[in-house]
Amino acid sequence: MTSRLEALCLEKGLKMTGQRRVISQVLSEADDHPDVEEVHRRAVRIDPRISIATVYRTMRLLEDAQVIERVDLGDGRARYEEATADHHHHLIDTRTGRIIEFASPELESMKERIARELGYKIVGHRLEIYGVPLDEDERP
Amino acid sequence: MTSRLEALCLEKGLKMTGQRRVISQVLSEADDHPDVEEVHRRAVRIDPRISIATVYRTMRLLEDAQVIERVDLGDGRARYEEATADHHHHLIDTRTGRIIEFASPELESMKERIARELGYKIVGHRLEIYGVPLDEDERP
DNA sequence: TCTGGGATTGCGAACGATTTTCAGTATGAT
DNA sequence: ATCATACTGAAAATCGTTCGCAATCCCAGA
Ligand SMILES: [Mn+2]
Ligand SMILES: [Mn+2]
Ligand SMILES: [Zn+2]
Ligand SMILES: [Zn+2]
Repeated sequence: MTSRLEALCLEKGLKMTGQRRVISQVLSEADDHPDVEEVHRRAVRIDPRISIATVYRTMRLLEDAQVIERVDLGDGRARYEEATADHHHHLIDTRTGRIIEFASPELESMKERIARELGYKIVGHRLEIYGVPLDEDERP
Repeated sequence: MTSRLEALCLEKGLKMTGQRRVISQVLSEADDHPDVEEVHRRAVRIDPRISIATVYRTMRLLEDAQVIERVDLGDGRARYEEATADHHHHLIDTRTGRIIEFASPELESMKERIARELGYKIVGHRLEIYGVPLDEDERP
């Protein structure tokens, strides 16, 4: 009954309200990258007395607490996903909007090397690929 | 007297107005990544009768004409640079805001390979690195 | 060189995402 | 159960950007 995110909130000493419980549940159950409106839509289905302002506030709270991560996919709004141990990036199908996750240790170390050569230590980075499906005959 | 961008606009058959001439000059002379407000500030210095709305419109026009490129550095506003033949990315110094450009053919081909393996053809991509200067003793 | 009409401009209003304000409400330590 | 305090809903404010509209400008054609 207690979602993973709810547990994390308690751990951080945050006051556990009904709306935070619901939003935590929604985010724990999500396996996609919902924006704030979508989180609100899903939350309202569980408890209609949740305002969009509270969703905005809670998303920021959880982001600051490093419990969720903001994903910027280029459309104007912020999307979110549960923070996981394994770092990854996104390939966005520009025809369908489908989001494919991928990770590449080689790419990460190449990026580290580039920063070091420029005299910098990485504190954050962002990488997204936008693409369309390959034609049948060019599949690897 | 005729800036590089002005020439490009004429080539594309765009009507050459006073404000477009000034904005083209500002962008041709810029060697950084100004946002719209900054372009407006510089344009007004040359000719005070240029409105911010016209700058917004002209930036979009030039972007659509592929004469300039939009750069999204994560702060809320759009930044721009002259479109060049050579593709590159940005490393942002989070302490000073300084922007360092870099290019990496290896990184580009690795990115192509990843997309192909996922069954996709790349139509666009974005990569930014945020970092802080290395300490003296960890310089390569 | 002069002219007509479509393209362009300046202004302010409208916009969409997000934040803030504020008065009322709920939480959790006591 | 009480109470201080943190949290909430609703609406207003903010920020970057776009739009509507009447006035103005550019330039192909005369
Ligand atoms: Mn993801
Ligand atoms: Mn650049
Ligand atoms: Zn990465
Ligand atoms: Zn690239």
